[in-house]
Amino acid sequence: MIYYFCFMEEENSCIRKEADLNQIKRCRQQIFEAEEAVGTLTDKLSLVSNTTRLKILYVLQAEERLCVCDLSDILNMTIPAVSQHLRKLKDRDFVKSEKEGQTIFYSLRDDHRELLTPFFNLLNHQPEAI
Amino acid sequence: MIYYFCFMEEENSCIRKEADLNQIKRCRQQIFEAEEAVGTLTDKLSLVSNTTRLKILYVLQAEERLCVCDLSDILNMTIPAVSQHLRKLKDRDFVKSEKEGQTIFYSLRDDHRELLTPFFNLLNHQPEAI
DNA sequence: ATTATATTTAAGCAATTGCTTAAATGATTT
DNA sequence: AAATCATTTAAGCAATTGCTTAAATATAAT
Repeated sequence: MIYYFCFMEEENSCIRKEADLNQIKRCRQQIFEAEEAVGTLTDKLSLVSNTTRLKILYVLQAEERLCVCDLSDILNMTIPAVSQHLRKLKDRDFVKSEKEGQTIFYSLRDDHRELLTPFFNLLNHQPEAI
Repeated sequence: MIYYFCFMEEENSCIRKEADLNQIKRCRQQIFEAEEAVGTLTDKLSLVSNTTRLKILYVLQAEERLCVCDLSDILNMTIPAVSQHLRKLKDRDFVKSEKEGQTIFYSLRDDHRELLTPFFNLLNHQPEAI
């Protein structure tokens, strides 16, 4: 039995004759360099791109701090549902929590203000511009 | 048999005695007013929060226009996979397409430049700041 | 006309998401 | 100590997402 070990020429499934190979190379390089940044950015955006979580961030920005059951009333959602969203936001450093008796107050962290502020501005001042 | 028809007082599953009812009312109002804007914003963010789609937008911003098979090579992905992402981006007016022979070139639309530019700037100039 | 090329569309499937309900934890009141 | 309150955790499930492969479409080349 014979085994052939060989490296197939990476077949670019679809290269047009007119394709600008330099352009493709340049783009690949750009993607390569931005790879990590793209990952961390989309990771954060996917947190914010949920209506419930964006609402949570939005009211927290206006109110300094709110507890889980406040948010549950405000959003008209189940306590566990809200709690699970808050956990994600906390895990990614969007919010922090402080315990006071049996109540846990959540508030915005500064970490992602730069990313969030434009969104808040849109929601506050020019909702039609979105 | 007696049926009682009554409107239950909407039981706020969890209102602390110390809860600031005005605060909750205020927040509800804010959410109510921003409801639609939150929806359209998260709709767009959820498009951008996918690594493949953000990469597509990112290279299109730099390259004026690229065809499906260029992108397939650049991203090292299947043609149909890329095509399906492009469809979503086109449906939401992020990109436009122009046919030239059998080749279809995609390019950025201006519609969402305001939303996208900050992201491009981050990826270009300060990837560590994300 | 037949074949090749560029792309889209569709079906199928695994992974992820976001809720629900129920149970667990931990602090406060009675 | 027992009951109550605020919250988290966990299991389960339906809906969505993003890929894959195969087939369809439409233009260009032989």
